Amino acid sequence: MPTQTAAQQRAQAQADYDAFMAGCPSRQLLDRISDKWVTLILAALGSDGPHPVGDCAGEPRAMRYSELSRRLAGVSQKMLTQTLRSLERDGLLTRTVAPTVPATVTYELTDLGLSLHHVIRGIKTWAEAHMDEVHAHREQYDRRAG
Amino acid sequence: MPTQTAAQQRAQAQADYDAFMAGCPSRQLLDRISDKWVTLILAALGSDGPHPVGDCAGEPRAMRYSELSRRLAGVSQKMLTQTLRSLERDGLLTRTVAPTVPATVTYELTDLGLSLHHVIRGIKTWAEAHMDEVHAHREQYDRRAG
DNA sequence: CAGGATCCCGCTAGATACTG
DNA sequence: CAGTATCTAGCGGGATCCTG
Repeated sequence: MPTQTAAQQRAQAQADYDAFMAGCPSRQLLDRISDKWVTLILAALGSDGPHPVGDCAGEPRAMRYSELSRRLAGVSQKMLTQTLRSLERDGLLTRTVAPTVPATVTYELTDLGLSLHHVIRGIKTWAEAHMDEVHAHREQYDRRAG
Repeated sequence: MPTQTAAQQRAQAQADYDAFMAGCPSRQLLDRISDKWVTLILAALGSDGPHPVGDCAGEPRAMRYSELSRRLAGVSQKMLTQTLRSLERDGLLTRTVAPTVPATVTYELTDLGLSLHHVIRGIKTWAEAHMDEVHAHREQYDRRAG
């Protein structure tokens, strides 16, 4: 099977690369905030909301599961739960269960999560400052060759 | 078909939400930098490289296609080309073709791209400062319930 | 050397139904 | 109310082959 050996060489190279990548802190964080729902949850709990419309600036507040699912209208329960779990695991937020009759669960950002939220605000700031410029470039590019 | 109407209600709600989301600058940018290769290309052209190992701090430099594909070891030609195109379209980098016999193409960040790169540096900074803390939380979390 | 075109697989997000 | 479990379809991305 001479056709395999060459492919295996490449596979090995990629494995090495991937191994390195796995250890890169920047990539790990990037993978984290790449997630659509991660950023939205962080934004919601950091209380600038996914909807700049209302734009309620204030302190981070605790929210209940159902509150979050209403706020992030598009999310499925599965993804919401899954994302919240992973954020809790990373120490970015806390999950508090109140032993009431119908269980009451609240989520709140930790200091770590709050600091990450600030980074995301930085992204938001850049976006609001430069995205229209990006759009202008796009239109120009598209006019030249559809 | 009464089973459809309820589903359609939900579909409409989501459509509205998606429409809103599509217009949100923050989300647009997030979608952009969410892309694994986008950030790596920006990092490579911003010359802090995907590999903090060498860690060559300096000015942004132009790179050739083949140079990039070597630098980002794991990328496929398809994704590299595709990503470069989209970045060019967004006005984040320039593509320059030198009419030599075997075509020579170089890519370089624009001012806009460079400023975005700085945002990404911010992410990197946070990552290097806090990712070990995140890992600590993970291990702790996993020990309590595998 | 730089990139276009195609095929195709894996993974993930979503829908649905059930539970403490 | 706040989840868990399962099943499935869609598509992002890789491999491969081909061109100017």
